[in-house]
Amino acid sequence: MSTTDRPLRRDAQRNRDLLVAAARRLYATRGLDVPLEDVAREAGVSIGTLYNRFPTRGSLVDAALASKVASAVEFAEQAVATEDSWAGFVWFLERTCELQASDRGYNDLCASQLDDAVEVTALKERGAGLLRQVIDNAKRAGELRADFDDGDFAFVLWGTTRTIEATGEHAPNAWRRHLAFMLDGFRAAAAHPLPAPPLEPDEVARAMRRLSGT
Amino acid sequence: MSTTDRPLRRDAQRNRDLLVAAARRLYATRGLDVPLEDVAREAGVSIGTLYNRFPTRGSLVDAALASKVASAVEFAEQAVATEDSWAGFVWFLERTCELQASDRGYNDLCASQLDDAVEVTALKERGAGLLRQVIDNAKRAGELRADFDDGDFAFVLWGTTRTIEATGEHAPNAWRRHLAFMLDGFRAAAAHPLPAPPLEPDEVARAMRRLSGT
DNA sequence: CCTAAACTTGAGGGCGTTCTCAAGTTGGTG
DNA sequence: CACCAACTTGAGAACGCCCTCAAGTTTAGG
Repeated sequence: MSTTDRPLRRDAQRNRDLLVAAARRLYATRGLDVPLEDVAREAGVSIGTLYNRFPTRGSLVDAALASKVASAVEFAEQAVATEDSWAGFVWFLERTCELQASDRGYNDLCASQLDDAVEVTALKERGAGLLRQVIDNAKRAGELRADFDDGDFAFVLWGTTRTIEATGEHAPNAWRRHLAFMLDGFRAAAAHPLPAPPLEPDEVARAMRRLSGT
Repeated sequence: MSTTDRPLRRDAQRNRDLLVAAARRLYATRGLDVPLEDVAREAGVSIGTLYNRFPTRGSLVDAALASKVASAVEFAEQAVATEDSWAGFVWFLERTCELQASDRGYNDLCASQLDDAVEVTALKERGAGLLRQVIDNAKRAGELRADFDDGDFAFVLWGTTRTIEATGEHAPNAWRRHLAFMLDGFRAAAAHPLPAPPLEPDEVARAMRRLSGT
């Protein structure tokens, strides 16, 4: 929410809007690694202008996708407020996956960590806090297995992310099946001892950063 | 097993061996998309020689990694022969994941489909047949949920592949935890109705091909 | 030892992407 | 209206990777 030090000149603001709109369109269909030249062309603006407005890759991603991340955070808020906490947990996972399935760029973003996308990063942090509550509630209700940890959410993310990436075009509902299997494994009644400790928060962050490089 | 029409000249054979060894080393640590120039340099050979021996990317992958795929097929054979068929199923998944975790190139290969890696492709097909038997056996024994389908194996692959990609360096056993969750979801006792039909074999193939392009 | 065929070499052309900058244009303010 | 700062532009430098090919070198076999 960079409260503009000085407002942009009218033409500059117009170009900024065109660029963000273009980025949203191209990210959604082609993913985050669409060439910047393509974004500029789609916006009807020169590549230099793009660099004037968005000096880093992350800053453009931020402007284009922060609102989607924000809506994911809202989902988490609603999930926390759900009385049936297992249902809230399931509902939250389904909503975020739907978001991922509907926007390839958002899907990419979920499995990565762009350090200079500051707004997105801040929102993610808020989401992480809420998610922890969702998880705790579902555990307290006895439906979510007690050995489930925050860090295990990453497994859902990595799994469905890849499934959506692979099948999004031809089998747009395949992720629902993948998620359903995982959910069945998350139920307390299904629990068998786990062979490895959960990931620490910093390990998750590092792992996400590794995926961004590829 | 391209039974050489004419044997290679001695120096050519030596270079071929050097290239395969170099590719194995670099693939294992850096993944399949390591630049070909790097492989040539690592082998101590010029880029032109690499192209003489391996005209396509897939042909080099084939030479470097077919033996690993073959050992995965052997695992499948052993799993079929296991009397406790659920244990065989679990054992097979663990062995293949260990293979993936130990070689980044093999891990990449698992989630992709290089059409010109003929030997690998043939082996994969054999493995798929065996896997079907492993699955059927475990289902017949009543331990694997009845609605589990061949195509669902792709979910395991895509999930653990990404987890290994992300955590391989810093938490080399995280995939065991991920896999354990999935296995708990695969047990017959855990089964809840699935919201989407399984992937058809050709859908899986198409999805794999999509991942290779990225 | 000689020769033809097999093989190696690396410079170089091609391509796609990132990022910069000097020159030109536009917007807002006095 | 005039002027300065803000902004736009696109050519092009830099980079990394792919792949080719003409010239030189090595091997096998007579």
